[in-house]
Amino acid sequence: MPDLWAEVEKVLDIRFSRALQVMLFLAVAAENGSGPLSSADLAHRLNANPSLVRKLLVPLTEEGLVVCVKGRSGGARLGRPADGITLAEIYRCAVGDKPLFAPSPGVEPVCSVTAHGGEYFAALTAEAEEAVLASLGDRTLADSVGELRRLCAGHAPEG
Amino acid sequence: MPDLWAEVEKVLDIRFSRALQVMLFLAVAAENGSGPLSSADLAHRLNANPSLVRKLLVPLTEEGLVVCVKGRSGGARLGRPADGITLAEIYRCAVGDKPLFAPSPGVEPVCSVTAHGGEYFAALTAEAEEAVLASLGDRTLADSVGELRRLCAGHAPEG
DNA sequence: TAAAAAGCAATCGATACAGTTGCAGTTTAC
DNA sequence: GTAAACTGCAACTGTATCGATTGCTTTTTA
Repeated sequence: MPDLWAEVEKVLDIRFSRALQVMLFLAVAAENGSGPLSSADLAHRLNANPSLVRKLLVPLTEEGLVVCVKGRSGGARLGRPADGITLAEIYRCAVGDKPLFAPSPGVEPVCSVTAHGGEYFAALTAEAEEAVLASLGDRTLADSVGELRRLCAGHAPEG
Repeated sequence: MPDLWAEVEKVLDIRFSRALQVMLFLAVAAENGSGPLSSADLAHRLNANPSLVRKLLVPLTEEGLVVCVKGRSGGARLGRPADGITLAEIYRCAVGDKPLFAPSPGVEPVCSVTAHGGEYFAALTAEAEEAVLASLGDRTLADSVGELRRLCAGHAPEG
């Protein structure tokens, strides 16, 4: 048990964060023209287990965002150029069908207000989710790599 | 144990949904000019436990969205007119400081891309969250009550 | 003064997610 | 042809968080 991260964040849903990290690593690998990254490679970079990484990769592969090649010297690479992949797509893969807001169990319609509460809440959720996807859709994976490089340069201590 | 909701939803975070329902009940109560609703009243409408409702009410009270009066014939009422309360405020109360996306535990900065990953992800999260709040901020509680009434009328079977 | 309400702490239970292990299948390097 | 290195997958464990309940104290008013 590594206490590297003794102050580990609470266990919430970190799948999006992880998926994004994986995609960023694959993006820079694609830039560098290196071959596919094995799950062991990625796991090392993420400080995680290779099998866990492979599980993370499943939905991304299903959606065509990454391509996994089996066998010796296999691994994962981007399924498309990094400037054609938006963060919204990565988000969708990572969280699946899980809605942004969960509805409470249906109460019996006791009055005019509760009668269509579920319907209304679903519409509300859909709209908020669209707003999130629009926000994430503005950025491509290539944008993110560039942004991170700029952050790095900005904070570089040497003149 | 009521198996009314035998098909109970998975346990996700339904606090926003619950809080919104409570506020809707309080809004119609305010419209009707009736006195404060007791936690037992609300619990009955929500098919829940009075104590659970009181816990739900805590953050809403702290933020001034509802006012709770103690003692006999006490209860909860809106702290402000319904057209001055947005769904964004209710959301903030319900979920507290919990960020929309959770960051993964910090990995050591092994390359230029991971170095500021946490920073970048936090910015991403903040922007998405703002989008959600903007979406929810468009609607007031009064709007919601009106919308639900319209849904009801629209579905009315009689000509 | 007793009833009725909020407030609060402790606790139980369920679920979803994080992570691990182990092995079967596949492909390539040699 | 075979062994190494990889993915794919299933079963499993652990645990934090949230849903929900119980029981008590405090407050107010009828």
